[in-house]
Amino acid sequence: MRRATVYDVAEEAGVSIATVSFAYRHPGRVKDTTRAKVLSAARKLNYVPSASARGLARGRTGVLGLYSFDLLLEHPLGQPQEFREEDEEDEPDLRAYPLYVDEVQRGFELACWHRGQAVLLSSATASAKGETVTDIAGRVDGLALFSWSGKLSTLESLAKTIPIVMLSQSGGDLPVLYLSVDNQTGMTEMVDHLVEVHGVRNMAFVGSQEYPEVRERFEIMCSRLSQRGLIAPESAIDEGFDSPQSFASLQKTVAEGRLPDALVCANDQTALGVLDALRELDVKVPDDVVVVGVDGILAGRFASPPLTTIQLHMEQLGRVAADQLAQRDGRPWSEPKTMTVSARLRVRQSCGCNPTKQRTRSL
Amino acid sequence: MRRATVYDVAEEAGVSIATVSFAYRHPGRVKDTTRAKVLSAARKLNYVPSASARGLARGRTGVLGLYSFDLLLEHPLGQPQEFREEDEEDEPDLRAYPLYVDEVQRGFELACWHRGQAVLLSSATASAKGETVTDIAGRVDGLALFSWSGKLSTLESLAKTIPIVMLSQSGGDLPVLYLSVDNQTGMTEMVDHLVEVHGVRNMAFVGSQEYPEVRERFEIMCSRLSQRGLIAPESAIDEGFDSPQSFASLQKTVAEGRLPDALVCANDQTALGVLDALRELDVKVPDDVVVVGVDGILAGRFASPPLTTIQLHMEQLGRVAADQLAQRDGRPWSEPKTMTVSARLRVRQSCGCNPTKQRTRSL
DNA sequence: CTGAAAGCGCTAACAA
DNA sequence: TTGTTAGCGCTTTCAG
Repeated sequence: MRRATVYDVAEEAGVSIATVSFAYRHPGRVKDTTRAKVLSAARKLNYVPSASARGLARGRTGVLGLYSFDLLLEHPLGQPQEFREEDEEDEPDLRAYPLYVDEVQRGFELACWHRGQAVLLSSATASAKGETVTDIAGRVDGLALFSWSGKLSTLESLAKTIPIVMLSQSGGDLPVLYLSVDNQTGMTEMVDHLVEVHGVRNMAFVGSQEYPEVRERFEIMCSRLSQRGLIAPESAIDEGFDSPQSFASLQKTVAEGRLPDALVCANDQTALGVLDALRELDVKVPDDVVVVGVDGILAGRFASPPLTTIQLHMEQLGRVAADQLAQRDGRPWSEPKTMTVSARLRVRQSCGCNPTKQRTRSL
Repeated sequence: MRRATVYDVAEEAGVSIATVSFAYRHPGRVKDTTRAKVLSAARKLNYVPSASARGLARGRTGVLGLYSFDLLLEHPLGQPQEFREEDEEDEPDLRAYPLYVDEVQRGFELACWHRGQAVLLSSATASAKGETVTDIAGRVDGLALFSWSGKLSTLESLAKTIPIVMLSQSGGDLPVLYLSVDNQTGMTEMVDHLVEVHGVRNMAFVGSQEYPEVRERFEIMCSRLSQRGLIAPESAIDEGFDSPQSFASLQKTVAEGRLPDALVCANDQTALGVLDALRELDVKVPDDVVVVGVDGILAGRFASPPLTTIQLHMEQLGRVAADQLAQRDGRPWSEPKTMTVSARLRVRQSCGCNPTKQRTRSL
């Protein structure tokens, strides 16, 4: 049976299609009895209004979009469709989920739902790298993007069509909202804490320099160090520590006895990798060397030792993105705009602190 | 500046609108040079095809939807728009996120993304309880629903319009796919484990009987107990343990010295509540009483003691839902269908077992 | 308060 | 290989 349309409902109710539409969209402008007739006809025919048609007529979809990259997609998916029976012992990997992207997404969703708005989620896939973004852009009134690795021209086009938020991107000159985290405050607090509380003098930075965000953190660290009259490292240890073999240079450093006082990692995932590597090399954290991260992902909290980190308020980031997009109501920004979300030091034990923990609950 | 349309692109490229459409949708049926002309015109005009128009013309949106209830929405949202500075000590609440819903959602997303399909997320809100579901149904080619508390008639209408998956609902007679977890196997394994390994004779069940899924688990437990020649409890302890005051009856039980050997909880969240309550009453787990749950949420893994549970493969659930919906390609099911996803016992320490844990990594 | 009618931007026969 | 054209289902002036 064909899906019921306004025409069917109008006929069943004995009114015009305009009245059917009004009954839903402008209830005040229709007599109550008429409205009742319409609604009852609709129910009888299982009428479900087509959002496509409405969107077309109104020039607005009422949906906000969030576009991710596929980092998170590839790894945990494993064998895509098939179900792999897990060992009893093999707990799901905290390092795969939830990550900071998931928290941003959650904030985005919460903000939209609170407004009664739907969220469209999409993701670049390894095959169609960034191709699908235009497709999703055509479906929404506003779009938030995680780090963009596709063509700049694609982005430019989109930015002229709908409002775009670039997440975790500290700035640029496209007419979009660059929404990032306050690396400045966070990294500064971290350096100060390590220097003042733990007497760190010799601070190294670990992180893949490929990402602008990572480079920014490194630079902030160096400049704060200089400000305090300490020597900043010439360069970062350029490793992401996402693969087991990436700890070669660290191994070398240890072997040569040039381990610094502290290893500041560009993010928690890197820090966890470093923690693993150090354990294998029999280096004690925090006794032999201090290790800290940035992000505040869950896995860091349960690492051993629990990871001192800069807690980014990712959920807040997602929420702001959604709220800002909603405000634009489909109108693209006409010039670059920048906003920042706070980040604060969260002291746990990998820096040498020993926060007292009294558990009053089982968690 | 108005958004560019097929007409604009066609004019710019000196072709007809059909050719523009073909250039995108049926690249093979257009001469390469023509296609190039079209694409270049499109780029020049920042053309972003309207999904509304396409959806209308095709009678299909290409999007799959997932509709949640607002349980997860209300609590963690707190003061909606405002940002509340958290105490240093105040870590995000593991009991609020991630929960099993989040894992299902993740599976749903992964399956869709893998197929290059977008996902539309929406949620009932306290104000518009289940009203919005029809709206979202009009936007998608298939919809998965978490436990439905709205009007049955609404659901019936939807089920005649698009394919619907009911998640965690063990069966019914609507023409939808009821997709649930294999409670039978899981609960049976649990009962057997407690009886055989821990010598439990006197087993109680805790959980709010309001939910069908919970009642089902209780019944399975009872019948397995009977099968084994043990006495099944007459009734469950009908508490959700989501509010602090809900432990009154448990308190009474303890006071009267009628604590059973084991408290089997309808889900992990309840179990965590029970753990808290017992701690307050100074009852030791697992020494004085065994406590187990169902779900396998993250919080249970980090509870103290770590919670023995039935691990539901929620991600798998979401994945199957998405795959099944995609297969239907917009055609509703014509009769009820049922599928089940596996669930297995995950032994940790709250049952009295003491799984050896050797950490080779920091996590 | 209700109806007639003109699009909204795109797809897919069908023709050429 | 490309163009013409008739919808897809809904919203929204503008008349009545």
